[in-house]
Amino acid sequence: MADHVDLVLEQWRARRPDLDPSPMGVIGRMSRLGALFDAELRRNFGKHDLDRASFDVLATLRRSNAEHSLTPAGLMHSSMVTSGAISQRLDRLEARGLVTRAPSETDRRGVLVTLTPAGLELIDKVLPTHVDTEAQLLAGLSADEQDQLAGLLRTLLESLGDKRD
Amino acid sequence: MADHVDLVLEQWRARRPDLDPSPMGVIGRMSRLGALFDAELRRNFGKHDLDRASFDVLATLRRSNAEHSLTPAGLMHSSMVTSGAISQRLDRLEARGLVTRAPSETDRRGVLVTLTPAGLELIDKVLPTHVDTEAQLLAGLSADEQDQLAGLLRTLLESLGDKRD
DNA sequence: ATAAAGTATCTCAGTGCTAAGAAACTTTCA
DNA sequence: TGAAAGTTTCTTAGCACTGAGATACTTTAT
Repeated sequence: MADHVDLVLEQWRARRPDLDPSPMGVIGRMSRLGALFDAELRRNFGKHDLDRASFDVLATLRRSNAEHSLTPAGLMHSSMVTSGAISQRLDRLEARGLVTRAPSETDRRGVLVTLTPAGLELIDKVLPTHVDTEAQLLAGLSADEQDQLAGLLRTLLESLGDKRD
Repeated sequence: MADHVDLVLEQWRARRPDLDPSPMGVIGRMSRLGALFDAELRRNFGKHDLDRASFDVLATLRRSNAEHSLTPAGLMHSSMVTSGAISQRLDRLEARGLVTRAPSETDRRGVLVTLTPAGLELIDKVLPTHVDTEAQLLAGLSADEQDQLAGLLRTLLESLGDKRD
């Protein structure tokens, strides 16, 4: 049993036997899986006239609270992209009538982004197909293995300072 | 013990109790780790006047064979980007004198990309710092846990059809 | 031998991101 | 209170990628 990364590791051991390439066994595989996941998830988004960025915003609003609203800063933290990227994502979503921007009532610098009925309808339609696609992508692992994997990834995230907020 | 994704999962269970969000526990964490890894690796590349794309090409050539040469198609398969991206990466690397492009001797459509001495020197200088950075990023897991993680990721890659070539 | 299909590489317009910085507002603290 | 520091959002230039398609060559099939 060997995947592409096993070949890469072998090559490194042959060319640079002085280096221990084993970290690549983890990070290289995660990067490769990330690309494969992304391609498959994008295929599903495309069916619904969405892209990863728009889905990300709509889904974050959908789960955030009963009003489906959040500030751009909140969206930014959740998405791990810059404030400029969020501004542009919101421009696109607003133009499509999927979210609204309203001035914050407590901070005059602030903005409150809210899902419109059309935005809510769209994300609620796409969500089940999205979770389903993800489940398919993980189907090569048993439920136990998936839990194990999630646990290791959580440990790693915590060690890197990933917090609940 | 809880990371950001645990919060996300809780939110989904509250807003959409009809969906089983557990696949997100794996895929969401991988995506988040990918972003964190990327940022840290980029920081290291930056110290050596490199970016991820250039490092990727130079490293692939470095490990491929004793001549440090490969076709654009070979680089493309290894990198999981389109042919257009490879062309542009090679343009940049060629302009910096780190690789050369020569016509293939067996196929007149083909091109052979080779590391120049300057390219070899640069990648050999950066490589140890790169592996070191990766090792640091994984330091939150024991050696055993890292092996376990690599194994689960390999199983997943194989289930998705990732091959040795 | 020739046509059709396939492969290798490149070009380029469009896209979404980052980084830097501007503008408006709020908080801190001397 | 007033100045400085911090926060929130937006703007924009520059960058690397994708997707579509062009070009040139090779392989396959008739």
